[in-house]
Amino acid sequence: MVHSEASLPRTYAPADCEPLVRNRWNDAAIGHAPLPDAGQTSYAILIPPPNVTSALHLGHALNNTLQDILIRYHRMCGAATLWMPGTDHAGIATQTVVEKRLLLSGKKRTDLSREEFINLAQDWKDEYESVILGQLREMGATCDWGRTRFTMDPVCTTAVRHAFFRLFQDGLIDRGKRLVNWDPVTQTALADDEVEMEDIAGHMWYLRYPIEGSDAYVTVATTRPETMLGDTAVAMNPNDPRAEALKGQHVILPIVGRRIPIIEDDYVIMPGDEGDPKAAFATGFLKVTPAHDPNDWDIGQRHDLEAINVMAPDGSISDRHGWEDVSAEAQPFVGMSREDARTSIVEWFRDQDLLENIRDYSHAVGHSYRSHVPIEPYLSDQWYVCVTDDRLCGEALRAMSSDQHEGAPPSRGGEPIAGDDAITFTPTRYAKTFQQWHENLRDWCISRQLWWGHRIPVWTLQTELPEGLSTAPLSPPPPDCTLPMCECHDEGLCIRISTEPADKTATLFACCDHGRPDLEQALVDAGFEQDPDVLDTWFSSALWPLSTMGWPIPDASPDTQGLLDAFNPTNVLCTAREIITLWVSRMVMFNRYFLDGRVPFTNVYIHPMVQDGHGQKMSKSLGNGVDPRDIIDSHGTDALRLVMAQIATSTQDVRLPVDLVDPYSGETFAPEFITAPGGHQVAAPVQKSPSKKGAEMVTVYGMLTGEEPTDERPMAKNTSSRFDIGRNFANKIWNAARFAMTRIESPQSVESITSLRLEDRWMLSRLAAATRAIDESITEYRFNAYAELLYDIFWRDFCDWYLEAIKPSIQTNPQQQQVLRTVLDAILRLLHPVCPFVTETLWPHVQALGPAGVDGLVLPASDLAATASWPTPDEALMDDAAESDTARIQTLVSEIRRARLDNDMSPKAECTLIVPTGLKTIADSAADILSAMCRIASISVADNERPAGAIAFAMDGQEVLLEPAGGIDLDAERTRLASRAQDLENSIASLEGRLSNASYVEKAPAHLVEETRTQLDKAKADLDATKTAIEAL
RNA sequence: GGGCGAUUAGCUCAGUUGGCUAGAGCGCUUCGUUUACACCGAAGAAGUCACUGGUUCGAGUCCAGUAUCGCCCA
Repeated sequence: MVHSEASLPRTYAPADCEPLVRNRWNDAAIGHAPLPDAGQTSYAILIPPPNVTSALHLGHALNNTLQDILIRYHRMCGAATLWMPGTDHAGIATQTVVEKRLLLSGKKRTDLSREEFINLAQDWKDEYESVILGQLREMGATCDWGRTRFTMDPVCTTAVRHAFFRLFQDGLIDRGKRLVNWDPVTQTALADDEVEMEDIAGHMWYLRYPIEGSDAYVTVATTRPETMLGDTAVAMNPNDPRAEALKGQHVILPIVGRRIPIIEDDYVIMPGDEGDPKAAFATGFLKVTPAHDPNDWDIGQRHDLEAINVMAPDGSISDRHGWEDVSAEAQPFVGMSREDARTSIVEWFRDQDLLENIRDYSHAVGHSYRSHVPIEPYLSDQWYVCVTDDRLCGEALRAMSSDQHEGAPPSRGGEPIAGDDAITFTPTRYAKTFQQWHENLRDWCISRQLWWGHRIPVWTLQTELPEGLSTAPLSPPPPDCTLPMCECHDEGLCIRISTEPADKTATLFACCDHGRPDLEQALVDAGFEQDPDVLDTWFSSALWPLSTMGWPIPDASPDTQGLLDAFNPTNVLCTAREIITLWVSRMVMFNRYFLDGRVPFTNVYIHPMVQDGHGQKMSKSLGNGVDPRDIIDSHGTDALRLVMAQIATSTQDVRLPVDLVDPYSGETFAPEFITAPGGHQVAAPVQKSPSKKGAEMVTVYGMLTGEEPTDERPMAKNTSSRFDIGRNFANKIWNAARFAMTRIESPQSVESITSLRLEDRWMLSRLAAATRAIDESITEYRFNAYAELLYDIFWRDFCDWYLEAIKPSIQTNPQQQQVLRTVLDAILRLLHPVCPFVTETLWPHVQALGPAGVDGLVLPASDLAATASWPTPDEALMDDAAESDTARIQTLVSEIRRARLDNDMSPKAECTLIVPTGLKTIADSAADILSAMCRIASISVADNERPAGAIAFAMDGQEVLLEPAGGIDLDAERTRLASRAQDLENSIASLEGRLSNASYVEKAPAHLVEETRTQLDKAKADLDATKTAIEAL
């Protein structure tokens, strides 16, 4: 496997090297986390489990690259590291994609049995789980693959069952009627993010409701007149001048004849209210229909109003789902579709002269993204977790670091417990998001009318109400209860009863703990039926820190044994903003609740979002997504990772302009953009080839809008030229190492650092400083700073300066070879977490050079870069004198180079450098560098005779001359010097201005004033020298 | 409606308790294939730090307001 340096190709070829490297990591099982030894620190990260709905995109690439950087860094630092991998079943999203696929064969979900459908979903999951895990491996993720979890696998299922059981038993699970987003066509509830808002050109209808006991009426404005059948109040703003007179009055609801109160609520917009566009359409009176509008529901809750549901699940008007006071007048409307009911009800109002007006009104209406019909806010029975309970919400607030919590969190009373004051957010501002979310928390609806997910472990039985039993909702059965199963006092069973005295019914709710099929069977035998709904996906995600580590029975499997104790709390959760409320919050609440206050992680790091070049979210429907695999193919994985680290800044979301790959030539080009109907900027469906005249191609957006790729018009992949930087970087590593290795022929151990040449001491000093800065940036999650530091230490310092500086001396200086050997080794280690593939590929070649290390920098040998120890250079390697001397030489070099270029001097022409006495020592010490870098053949000290045709520049306030073999271009030289003089004059003016300001001299710190004076003196001297040179021409 | 952020070179972005003659990469211009690398090297041009006020000896940085854009929550 290890071959000689000479055989390394000139260009780094990621596609050839990466699979080999992956195999080596795999064979060494570097991701596998053994339990930490005594005294060893542990470091753990839980992967935010990707949805199995689709392959990973660049957002995931960012998320996972950052995690892998942290994991690799801490592994190299010697911690026992665990990166727990896995995937999420993503209930509704997966069910939807599976249904879409099913529809291709002309079938609907309901044509299949529940079991058959779940099998199909399982197939989908298997397919995408393997794609996703494959992508993670391709990206170089060193997860603990042997412990890979899936949110619906048996281990996670056990946790879900037990958590639900505990919450149910502890009274933290509730059941009640609430509004859901209902799709009347597919007859399922939808999650909020599955409702698409569409602007509809509709109408505002103005309906008159007569006031009880008077001829007067109030006029309500509504966009949905058909819901008036379920009105239970009319609301007005308490600040409305008419409120006083109407307080306590009632109206008689037309058609129905229901007597409903006029209430006051400041939700109601007053007509003429400036700043709210709706005010222009408002009458000041709002019909309140709690069962059919979410805002009205809230008003209903505040005023204790009845919620009357007047619709069937298919959206038709119905008297069988909660509407009981159906009048004869109302009877004809029963059975109508909601659309017909709207027309008929408006007609009815017109006939009765109760229709005051109709105005055009466009507004946003939620539509089902599946059936595309307007969604219906629909009242139904749902399960809830009482997250507003202090045992959950309060604990989440108390978990926050006190530095980041504004004010004091709600008091628990008593002594603080483990996990209090434990969680820190980075960047800090997201602590506020977390706090505010919990301070305005609402109970969490966890039931979903789906087939794919964890089925709710509750079995119900409706029965006759026994004598004397009257209970609050979900009460425990009385001790002597004779209802079915109530006499069974098994600790794995928990029964709750709700009674409905009006109907003379009692409903039994029985919850079973995990691993009790016997009890489940007994319930079924007793006539109980399991709830058909499944749990919200986030319920299982919330348990991820617990379930992946085997809770509640960690000893059940060797994979999970000891994990909870060793790795929970984990160290950091890396995720995106919107996840704070959806996931972070719930993990904190559950982990604390089930583990005696312990938090699931002590740090939350929020990374930016990847957008396209127009600042739009990358999304499937815009065709602006980039597949990490495409970048890996075109640029290599290290390139992908470096750029991901670079863009992980703490302030901004990042724009990544999306380009196309020309299928004819493979070249990358910026596409033509058009504005899509939704107002988004998208790549035009068909693009012209930049390489082949007249040839065309289809974009991803084109495919979405019906353009079929053909042989004549192939498809163009998305890419981004942003990744070129990364590819170039990896190639530079490759070549620098290749070169360095040819120069390390017979390294000899270094006697003492002080005896080394300047460039060696300088390089070691830079390395020590860079390592320290890198440590700091990783600790602070400043990944972009880490990437920048790597760029500086490796490219600027090591390649541009050190490798060039040692070229003249390295072959005859065995100690310098050892320094090069050591520095190369250390830099590869620093690079490894970001660029693991190229560093691992080079590793065996570098290791073959013999042992690395100098005094103050120990680098033990290691088979793999991935398991090599992180460098810890001694502070003594920091050498200020070497740094400042080198800085002067660097200035000298660039002055000479500039002077040469400005004078059109031939690159090969040699010259003599004439320096003032004060610069002689340093110039001599750098003689071979000056010779190699800027063709200085000899160095002499200036005497009174100034050679004709010499080029001059100022340094340290003195004139330095460059005497070329041939003559110089006088005009060019004059221009150059004049421009330099101008710069200096500007600088002098600015510095003098500062010093002439009395308050500056008085109030600014003395060292700053002193520095300004020094700068001024230097600038003046430089100006004099420059002027002398101009005169000498 | 509430909250959070952004606005710095043609583009993408840094700029850590105020001390800056404002930086990097890409792109652009000029020069260069002296055996590590053209996926390279050298040099250069390029910015009213969104706007208006304020605090300060000093503001890209702090404060207030305005404009535009984005995200989250309702």
